Amino acid sequence: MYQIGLFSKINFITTKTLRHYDEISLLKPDHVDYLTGYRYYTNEQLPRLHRILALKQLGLSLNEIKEIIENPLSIEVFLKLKERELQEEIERETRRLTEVRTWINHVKGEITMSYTPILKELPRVIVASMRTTIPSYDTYFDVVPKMGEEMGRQGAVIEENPAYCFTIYHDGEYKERDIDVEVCEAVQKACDDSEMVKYKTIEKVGTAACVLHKGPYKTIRDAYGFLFTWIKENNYEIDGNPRESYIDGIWNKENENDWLTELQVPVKKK
Amino acid sequence: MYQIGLFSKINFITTKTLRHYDEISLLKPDHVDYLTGYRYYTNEQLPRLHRILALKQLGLSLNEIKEIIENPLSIEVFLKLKERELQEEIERETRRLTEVRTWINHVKGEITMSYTPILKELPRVIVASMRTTIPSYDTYFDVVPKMGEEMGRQGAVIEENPAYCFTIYHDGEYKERDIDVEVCEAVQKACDDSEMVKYKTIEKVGTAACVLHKGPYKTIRDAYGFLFTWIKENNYEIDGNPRESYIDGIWNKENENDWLTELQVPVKKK
DNA sequence: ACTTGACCTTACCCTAAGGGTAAAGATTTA
DNA sequence: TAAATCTTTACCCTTAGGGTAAGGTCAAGT
Repeated sequence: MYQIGLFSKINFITTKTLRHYDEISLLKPDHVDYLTGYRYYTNEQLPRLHRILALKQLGLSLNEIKEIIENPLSIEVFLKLKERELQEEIERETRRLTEVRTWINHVKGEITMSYTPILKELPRVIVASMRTTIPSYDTYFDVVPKMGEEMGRQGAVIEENPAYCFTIYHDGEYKERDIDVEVCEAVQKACDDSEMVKYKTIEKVGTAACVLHKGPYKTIRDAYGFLFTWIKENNYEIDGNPRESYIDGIWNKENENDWLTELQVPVKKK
Repeated sequence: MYQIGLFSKINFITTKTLRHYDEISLLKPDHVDYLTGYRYYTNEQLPRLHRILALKQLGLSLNEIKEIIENPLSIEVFLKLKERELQEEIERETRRLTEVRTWINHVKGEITMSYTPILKELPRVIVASMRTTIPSYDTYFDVVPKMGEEMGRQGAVIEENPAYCFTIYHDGEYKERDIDVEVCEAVQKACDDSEMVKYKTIEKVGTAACVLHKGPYKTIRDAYGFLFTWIKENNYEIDGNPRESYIDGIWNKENENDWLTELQVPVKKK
């Protein structure tokens, strides 16, 4: 017959823990004095407590442990589940470790890292699309207004919640001239195609590595360079054509230092 | 100027999260309508939010992220810290995975696993110790009473909070006869040594693998077998002499099926 | 018998990062 | 003008206990 303090010393756990286990009916004292409320434990509790502690070391939750003890046949299910969880967790953490080390390398040189890559999903979207080859980057914004006019004639309604206007680069490599681009603008529903502007659904991309570029387009190559390096260093591989999403630009910000563009590169784990 | 819902859609995070970040001053809206309380966000918030999301992907806490943003120079410290944390976490989880797989193998055959090994620390303790060679296990309990008498003569006070009575097996291998054992009993303080009973401090053991054995001593070899196998399978190695701690026995339980003994084997990671 | 100190009780608040819900107010659309 | 959608604050919930306070209990010493 031990009081709670002694029983806790024997087992190297706190009284708080024992009270908690009592409360959730995981381990009840042998008997509770009905006058004083004192909890009394005996050696009879030891096997059950040992089992609890052993299962806890495996990382199972107290609820899972309770179910296992109540229904010992279920243990295999829970263990298999835990095995999968642990595998996934280890993989996640390993990947994170790689990412952290990349960051450490990058911040070592400069004071701060200029770009901060994040992974996200790109949703399925219906777009008006105009694929064309432009002679050089300078002429890019010449073709956009024409596309807008054509869409107006077709009766397209631009999606605004949220707006998503971007270009897809179809060249596998970096090119300075004769660039194969596809200008896309999210719309609420597809209209009839014309020679110039066609409508289609772009499927969602499970994972894309993205950076936000602030400033004029002429420095955007730095962002690309950074992002491609990052992808390689973190054991991803490119899994689709890069996109450039236009957030702020000439249409709403005068100062080109305020422009915002997001680069999105579909990737998958190597 | 986006309302919270639209801004949340743009960034694929919930409004709840945005409100939370507002509350903890991690990301304040561009401006809040002072009449309606509506939060309004602009593209100006995007770079900061991107940074937050990127750092969150590394597993940093919101508090850490806040400190990093407020004091960019501190980032290297936090990253180094996180690197260590991740390494340790991965090691822990890997070890757990091994343990879980051992369990899966063990429960596959039998309905339940008869023994449940746990790891724990064995504390530093002052003991009365009698080292002797006994011809066989049967004669073990003959020598114990003599030790008790001698301790009484020496004025030793047995520690009861908690009591800890155990034997240490000094043979490196399993033996049936002429066993080199050391009988130990925790005492409150050391007395003068006699020929038979000596006093000493046993240092703490950082990690010991332990199982609880219920029943008579003649079946205790099963427990040893199980425990040694478990130690090997989980990449530990034995790092000290095994102990047998007596919890319930002939002195307080008539039925030998109720006896309780804990086996404790000091181990270290391989 | 009384006091002291050690031990025990319940009750309440706290953790991290939001999720869920309800009641009420704001804005937009029909 | 009414309905539908959006937003607000406020409250409770999640894990596995930790910390503290106010008050009751117990054994030892005086």
